[in-house]
Amino acid sequence: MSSEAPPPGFELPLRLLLAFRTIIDELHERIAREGHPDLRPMHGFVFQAIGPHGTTASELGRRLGVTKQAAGKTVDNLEQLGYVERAADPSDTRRKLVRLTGRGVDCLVRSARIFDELREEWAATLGEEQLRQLEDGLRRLAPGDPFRLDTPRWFGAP
Amino acid sequence: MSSEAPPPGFELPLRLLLAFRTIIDELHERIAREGHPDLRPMHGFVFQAIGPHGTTASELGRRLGVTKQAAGKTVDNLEQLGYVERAADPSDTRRKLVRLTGRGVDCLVRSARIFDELREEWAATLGEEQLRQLEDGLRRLAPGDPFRLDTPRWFGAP
DNA sequence: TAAGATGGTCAATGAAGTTGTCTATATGGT
DNA sequence: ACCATATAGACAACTTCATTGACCATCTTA
Repeated sequence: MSSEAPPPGFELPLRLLLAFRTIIDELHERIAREGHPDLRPMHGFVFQAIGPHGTTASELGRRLGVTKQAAGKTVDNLEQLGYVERAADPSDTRRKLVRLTGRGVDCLVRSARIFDELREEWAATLGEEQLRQLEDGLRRLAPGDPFRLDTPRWFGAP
Repeated sequence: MSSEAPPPGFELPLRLLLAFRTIIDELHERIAREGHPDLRPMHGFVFQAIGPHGTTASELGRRLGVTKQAAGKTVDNLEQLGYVERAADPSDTRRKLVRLTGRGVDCLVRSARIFDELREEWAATLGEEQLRQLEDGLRRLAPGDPFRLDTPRWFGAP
């Protein structure tokens, strides 16, 4: 019957952020131990934006909400770290396809597994039923595609 | 009873971030209409780190997880926007107290009210009971102080 | 085939953080 | 009381990452 006074409105957003941060920190701690110590929170978004079939720097910039020049520099970095590679596109010689390397794919596979493991641990903490209700509530509060790839830029936005 | 397969593990963190972002974007849209169009998501954390009694640039840097120089520049910006002011500290002439101005306090008051309004709207969407369960689940998943003031730095961290 | 749109790169700029250095002032041990 | 040490704040140089602007090569289309 909710006879208690509701908590202040600012608690929910802070808890949402804290929970997200807790999960992402745990992911990166584990994936670092599995051979990927150079990855940063935003790299997962970049990998997703590149996608399994590869893309171009310009398109990547559009997906991430940055200029093509900024996207090109990000690709330069990830290329140096060995996560992506550039290849010529025979069907359009202007384009250079950016694709995940084997190391990049390995990283995505490990991330997916670790996320599933983490979800099992949350299910063990909350119970599967309450975890599903939590996910369900979030879907109703924030519907739509959860992949908002311009997020890295968003937080520090001017 | 949960006969469906569970969603992939990466959905929950993305939904957490999307929900947080949705709320913060809505807050800033409303507070901009109420006379504070220059505020950015990270400013709320800075205001909280300054606190009601004021603080110094060095202490602010420690709370935000940045150097005192960076904190000093942030204070410069907020001072120009009229949200904070510097005052001498009689008990320690080295220190310069950074305090919220009337405009800064106005901003905090409006934020708190808007957050409460937003929570009422979520309660209308989910029902008060399910919203409380969601908040409760988050408290169990991510316990501790929700004010992690080094968050602005965290996301883009190297 | 010529005009416009698009992809990639180079260069200059700006914002925000860092390290390093400096002076002034507190503080605490002898 | 004194001196060594720690701290506050400011200034400067550098790094990083994004931006805008310009440029050329290439694709698309009227």
